[in-house]
Amino acid sequence: MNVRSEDLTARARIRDAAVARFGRDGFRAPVRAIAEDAGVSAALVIHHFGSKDALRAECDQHVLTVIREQKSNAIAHASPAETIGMLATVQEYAPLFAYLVRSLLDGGALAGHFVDGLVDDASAYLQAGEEAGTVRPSADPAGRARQVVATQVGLLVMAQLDAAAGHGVAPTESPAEAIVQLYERSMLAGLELYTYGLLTDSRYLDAYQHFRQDKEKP
Amino acid sequence: MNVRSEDLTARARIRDAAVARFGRDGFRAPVRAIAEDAGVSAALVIHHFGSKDALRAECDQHVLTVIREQKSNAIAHASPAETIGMLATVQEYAPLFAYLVRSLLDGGALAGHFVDGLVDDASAYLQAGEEAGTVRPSADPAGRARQVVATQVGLLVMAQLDAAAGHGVAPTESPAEAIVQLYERSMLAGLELYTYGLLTDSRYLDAYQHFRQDKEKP
DNA sequence: GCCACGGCTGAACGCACGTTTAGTGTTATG
DNA sequence: CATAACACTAAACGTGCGTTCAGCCGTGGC
Repeated sequence: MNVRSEDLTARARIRDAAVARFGRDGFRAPVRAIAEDAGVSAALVIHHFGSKDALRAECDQHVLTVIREQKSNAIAHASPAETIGMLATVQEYAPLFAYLVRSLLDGGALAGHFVDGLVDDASAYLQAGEEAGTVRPSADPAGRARQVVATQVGLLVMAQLDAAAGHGVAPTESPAEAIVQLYERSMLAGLELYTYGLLTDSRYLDAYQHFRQDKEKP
Repeated sequence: MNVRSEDLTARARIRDAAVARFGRDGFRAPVRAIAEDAGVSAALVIHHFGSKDALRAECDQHVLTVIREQKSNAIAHASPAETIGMLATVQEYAPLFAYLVRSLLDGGALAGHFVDGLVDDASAYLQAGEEAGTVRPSADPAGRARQVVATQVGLLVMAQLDAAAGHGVAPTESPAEAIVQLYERSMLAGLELYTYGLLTDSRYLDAYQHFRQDKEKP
């Protein structure tokens, strides 16, 4: 992504163009458009990858790999302040994220695995945090991990929505921008929520627990 | 939805079939399939609605209307226990939700408005809760509302994913079932999170607030 | 009885798009 | 120099699908 396009092989240029196009327009983007972006013919795309689906599979692989790398970088610096600081670098990888969101929305194979991976990671982090004393214990750790991941996923999707119909602050912002923006606009509230909670007492929680008990033994 | 299909006009039957199909297979579902579901010809679908897009617009309208009605029912009974109990009725409207999720995923016009509506509603509820003393005050009420809605959206999307690639508990569950299931599996953790928070202290929150300050005046 | 009309249909049209084909340089190999 | 191998292309093919066309019922009005 930080290499000039002329330096890349046609194959790589096509792959990058595909990631960008798919991320921006979704997977219905015509092969011909990707080809044009990469400065090649549509036939060459097929020649190199065999089919559009195969091209997409390779994009999946590529995106997953890069993001994994980036994530393992992130866990290296694990102090609160630095983890937060990492967000600034998100901007550079925004096209990858856009692609990822498309994949999520499309419900493709990548999406399922990726979300499962996120949930597993979240589980592990939360468990570690619990042991380190920074995270509260939970009656349902797996559910909590899903909950946390769901918020991430939801923010990504909402960012995509904002980008599609430009009813955000900036009219025709790029999907990439939208992701960064929405994160910035929700980060404070999110941390606040995770720090202090939302409710002042446990009435709702108690009510639900009673509801569950009644349901199991009526 | 609770009327037998023979009793409906062809127009309504087509609309219902379209909602169901679109919800299950996405908006790429062929008009011919919808027509077959409704027991009519493809040409009749166009005859009644003018185009596939117009049909979809009418589905949007229909779904939005029904869900709005249902939601205003829900706010009538506002005690914690009853609000929780309402969830049981979700099952009946699952096809509508499936359609809604598709719309979200597709990034259509409905999606944006719907999410905006959710955020507005959440804002209002949270504000009311705040005044009633059941909800904690926030430094960023709008951001918090988005955060809460993002979690809902994320859960819906994840449910859809689980339904698509049947790697859930039940192998080939319907999308509708998947939504209910995932909600059940995350409700306890969600309430716990909203009641007690996630973190044991405010280190992350403090770090972020410092980060923001540094960014504004470097 | 006849006519107009709206619900309804099967067949055909046309477009968008993935893929195939047949071929043209261009480069490495003997 | 001949030949094979490879990157690459323009044009054609085939298919899926939205939409249009031309016409068939069944019903209500005269």
